[in-house]
Amino acid sequence: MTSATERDTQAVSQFVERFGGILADTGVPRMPARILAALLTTDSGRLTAAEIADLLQISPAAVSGAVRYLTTVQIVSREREPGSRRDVYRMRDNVWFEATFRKDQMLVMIDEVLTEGVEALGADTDAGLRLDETREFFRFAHGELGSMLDRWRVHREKWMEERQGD
Amino acid sequence: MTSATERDTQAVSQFVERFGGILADTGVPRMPARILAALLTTDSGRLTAAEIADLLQISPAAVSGAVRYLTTVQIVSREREPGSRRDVYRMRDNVWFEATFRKDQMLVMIDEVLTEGVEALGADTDAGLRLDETREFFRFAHGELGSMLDRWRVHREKWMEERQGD
DNA sequence: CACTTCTTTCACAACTTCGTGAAGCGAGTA
DNA sequence: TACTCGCTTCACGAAGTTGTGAAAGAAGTG
Repeated sequence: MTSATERDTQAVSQFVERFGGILADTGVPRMPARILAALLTTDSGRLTAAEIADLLQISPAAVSGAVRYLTTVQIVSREREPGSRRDVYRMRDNVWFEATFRKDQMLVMIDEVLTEGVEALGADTDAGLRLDETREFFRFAHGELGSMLDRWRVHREKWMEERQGD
Repeated sequence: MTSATERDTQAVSQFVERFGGILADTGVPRMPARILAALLTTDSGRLTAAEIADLLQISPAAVSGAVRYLTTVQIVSREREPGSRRDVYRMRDNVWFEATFRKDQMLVMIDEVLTEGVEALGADTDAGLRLDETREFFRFAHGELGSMLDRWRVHREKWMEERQGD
């Protein structure tokens, strides 16, 4: 029997796999994607390594590798209760913004290589112009993404208030 | 000897490989990425299949597969001169915007699966709230990207005028 | 200083992805 | 209808990923 407050484990697991799968399609490695989806479904936003291994039916080694990925890209942070040997992983705030839009390093590289390209082709050629325009687009996008984070914060605030009101 | 107007083939090729490599790192399959980079360096924005094969040193089969990818994601269009048997591929306008930000279909799927998740967890739980907020973020992002295209068009116009002025 | 508990590292196997060569196919000529 | 030219399809081999089990490592505890 499942009480009213008890979670429908079946349905939650299905959500984890589906959403993890979509994330994987967008380029996130499989295991990190599944772990992220699993963290999303917790009330606390935290899971121990053992819980992750159990939920997703994967080996401790797989957990280890996947959380290393997630921590290096700063999507989850590792914590440990004093006096415990268990690692606890927590979703950081703004994960979605970070994960979907923080491509800073990539944009720098794109800018550099396009600059080389403009020089190689000559700024006065049609091809050179196209590259220059491409570079300008990425610079524009870079700026837009920066201001978008602020707009999201405002939007989120309003949304939370309205949701409260319901 | 290379005349002033002749292209530095070496440098252009290096650019193609570097930029193609960066694109590949962002998730675009290798061959399509290289072809895209090669098209960028042409004055006309057009290349025949044979030219692509020659420039990139790949087999006709590889060209075939890669351009199929590029046409299905609508980044290049295929054309054919009347009375010729050669296919010509042309970069479509706004490729960068399309390629980097048009994730419409993906956003629809994310919205759907997150809606399922909210139901599975219960909108009144902490986890349900997190999923709801996540869904709201993607909806917000979707709207932002739509208006961003307009802003880019305006920005591009201004930029072109200034560039002219130099 | 052993013992327990949990995490990480490592070599390997399974699975995918990707580009090639060869053959096939379609469309325009003679 | 036979010929040619160019694109596409297909099976295969090479290369790269990814998750596993086993063993080592690290950090509390008695």
